[in-house]
Amino acid sequence: MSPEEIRAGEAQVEDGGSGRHQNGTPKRPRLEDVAARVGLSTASVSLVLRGVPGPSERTRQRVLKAAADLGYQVDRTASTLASRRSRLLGVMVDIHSPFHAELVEHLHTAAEEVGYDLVLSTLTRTRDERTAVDTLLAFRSEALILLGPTAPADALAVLDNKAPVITVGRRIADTALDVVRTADDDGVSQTVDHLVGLGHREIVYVDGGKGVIATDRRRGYRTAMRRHGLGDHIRVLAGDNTEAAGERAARHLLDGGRLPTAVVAYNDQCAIGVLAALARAGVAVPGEVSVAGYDDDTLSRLSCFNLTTVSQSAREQAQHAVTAAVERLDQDRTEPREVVLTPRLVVRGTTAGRG
Amino acid sequence: MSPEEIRAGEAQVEDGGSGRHQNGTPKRPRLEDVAARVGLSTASVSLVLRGVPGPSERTRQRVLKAAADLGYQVDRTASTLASRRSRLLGVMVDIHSPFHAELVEHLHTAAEEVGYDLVLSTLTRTRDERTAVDTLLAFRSEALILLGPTAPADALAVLDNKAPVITVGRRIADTALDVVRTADDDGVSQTVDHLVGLGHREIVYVDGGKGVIATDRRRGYRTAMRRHGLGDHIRVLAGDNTEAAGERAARHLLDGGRLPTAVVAYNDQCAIGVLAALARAGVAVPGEVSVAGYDDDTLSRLSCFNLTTVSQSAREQAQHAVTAAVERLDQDRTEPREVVLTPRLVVRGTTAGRG
DNA sequence: ACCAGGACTTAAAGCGCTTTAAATTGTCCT
DNA sequence: AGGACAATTTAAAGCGCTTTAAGTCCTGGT
Repeated sequence: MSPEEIRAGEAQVEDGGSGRHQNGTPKRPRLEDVAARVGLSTASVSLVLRGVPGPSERTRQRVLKAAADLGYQVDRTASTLASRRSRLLGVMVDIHSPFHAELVEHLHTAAEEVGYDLVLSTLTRTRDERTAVDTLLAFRSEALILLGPTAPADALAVLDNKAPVITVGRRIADTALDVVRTADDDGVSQTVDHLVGLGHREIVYVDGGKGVIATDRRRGYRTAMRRHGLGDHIRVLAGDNTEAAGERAARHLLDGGRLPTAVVAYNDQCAIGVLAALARAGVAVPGEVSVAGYDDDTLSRLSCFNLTTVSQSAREQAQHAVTAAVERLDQDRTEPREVVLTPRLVVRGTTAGRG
Repeated sequence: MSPEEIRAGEAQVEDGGSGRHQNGTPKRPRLEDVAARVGLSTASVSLVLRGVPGPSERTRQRVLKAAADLGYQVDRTASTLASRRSRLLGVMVDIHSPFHAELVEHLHTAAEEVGYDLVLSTLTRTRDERTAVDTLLAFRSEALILLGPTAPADALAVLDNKAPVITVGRRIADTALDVVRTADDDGVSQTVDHLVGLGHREIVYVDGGKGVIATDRRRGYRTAMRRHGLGDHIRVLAGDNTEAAGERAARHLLDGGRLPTAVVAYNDQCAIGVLAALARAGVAVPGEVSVAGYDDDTLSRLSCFNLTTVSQSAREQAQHAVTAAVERLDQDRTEPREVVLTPRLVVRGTTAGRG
């Protein structure tokens, strides 16, 4: 490929010098360069480029043309500084979570609709919540949308002092923060209802550990069982959010001799562990045992699992989170708000009636 | 929780007014506030906070203390503008890809080591590469690290004119760009070698479509088969990067009557589709048929799949990408560089000898 | 005493943009 | 022709920081 081809679509830069930095990267055009090109002030150019009414149609056209010719692109850092607004929502995500991925996707579209941009900061093994949030703040995020934060409530409250915090997917008791989440207990309840409706009575629950979410889901199981008069059948096996935990729990059941007719797991990963262990033991699902998970992970949808699970409606949660942020920022709401969405049971192939 | 508790650890702001914006968020302290508190100039404070040698030990301590008391945090946006350096590497990722997630994780640590920060911009269904890259540029990223970009080579070349572009995971012929990738053909070759070593001869390949990567992997299969004198057994089934494609391919084989003894799939997802279809048909893996994938996805590691696959060494790729960027930015390298890493076969439970 | 030189510190000039108040131009009446 | 008023355009003052040149203050040497 010739140099000419590489430059295709590129505009020539018109300045005295080479227009390049030492490292060979061309100096990016500034508002001033565009202004000079059309013989106007930077103020006018700024107005046109931001779509502010005022400039005449003729000016508008000329500026737009010049900007395009020069390949001008606004410098966010400068405009943030000047306007005292970044119009940026900081989002903390766990980049390994498929559910967060979905949330981010919807956050993007929701934010765009209200004229905000997103800046992402991710958690990794070596990057804790503190670091992630600091980065967000360093970029001058106007609000912080935290996906499933594990920080204690008071730490989040302190943070809220720097910028409105919107917590997504986790319950926080007695807080002044905005919270968007689904009713985890309700989700598990729905699952139990579904199973009972299919004729199941011996329904075991594989627990998710000691987090807030795990507590809620466990409660949902207990409550639903009692409601159906199955209090005596309540049985909670220790577990956590991993596939390994599911396997362990299932093996425990298998070793115990008599299998329940249904297993409800804390989340999809855990449920998949259960599934794997049962499969290895030659137990038919859902023929002999029904299995259900929680989260509607990408995993659960794979046709090879086809897991009955509970969907957390990422789209709505994202939308509510952005709305909450905007209300805080542009409509000076100061009262905290908690949005609790109803999760939706997704019945797939791992649950069936007692034939 | 009382208001006092919420404020725990928070410093009182000392300015004339309320120190709060209309929306109730406190005004963030500036360098000037810190300076005023210790009776120094902003210049000195700036020096201390950046760890530049010069200020006396006593000054250093006092500034640090004051900054901590005030909860001062540097405003990136302002320092970028002032220093004309953002020390930011822009990274374009597909947030749904587990492999990208891993790359990002390692990019973070690699960047941190050389004093750079990352800004992520993600691809979604409604957010194309162009948009993602523009965002990166708007933040003034000094270099662009693009993970598996699909844009044509010339578009990337144009982009390289604005900031050094480092492409990760994809081959680009005859380019002036930096490229970091693994030898995809080699990876598949290794898989074939492994299978042949186990005694397999009828090895089918499920294709990945028409991308550059797919082409390379397919070639790897063909080459390896010929090398082993198995040219007559070469058989490529249409497919793509989805589980569904794997299932289709497997069903095709099942319908065809005679099964091969091994199936190599374009990637892990596709391989899992194959696995699922075989399982449903009651074909034992690896007893009757061996299956291998590519990518060493999180999926493939799940013990319920335990898939033999090829690892792309995310860590090294990330490290090389950052190094390439830094060389361009700080050591004015101008010659393009291509780093081709050797992928590593990860033998798990889905491949076995012909018993 | 006096000054060179080192150790600190700081004034001031931006960075690239937004924004406000003021200036300029054009239009339409009387 | 003169002026009022609306439509455009722009000068200039920052935003919060970095950076460079220029101080200021001590030392110690002579």
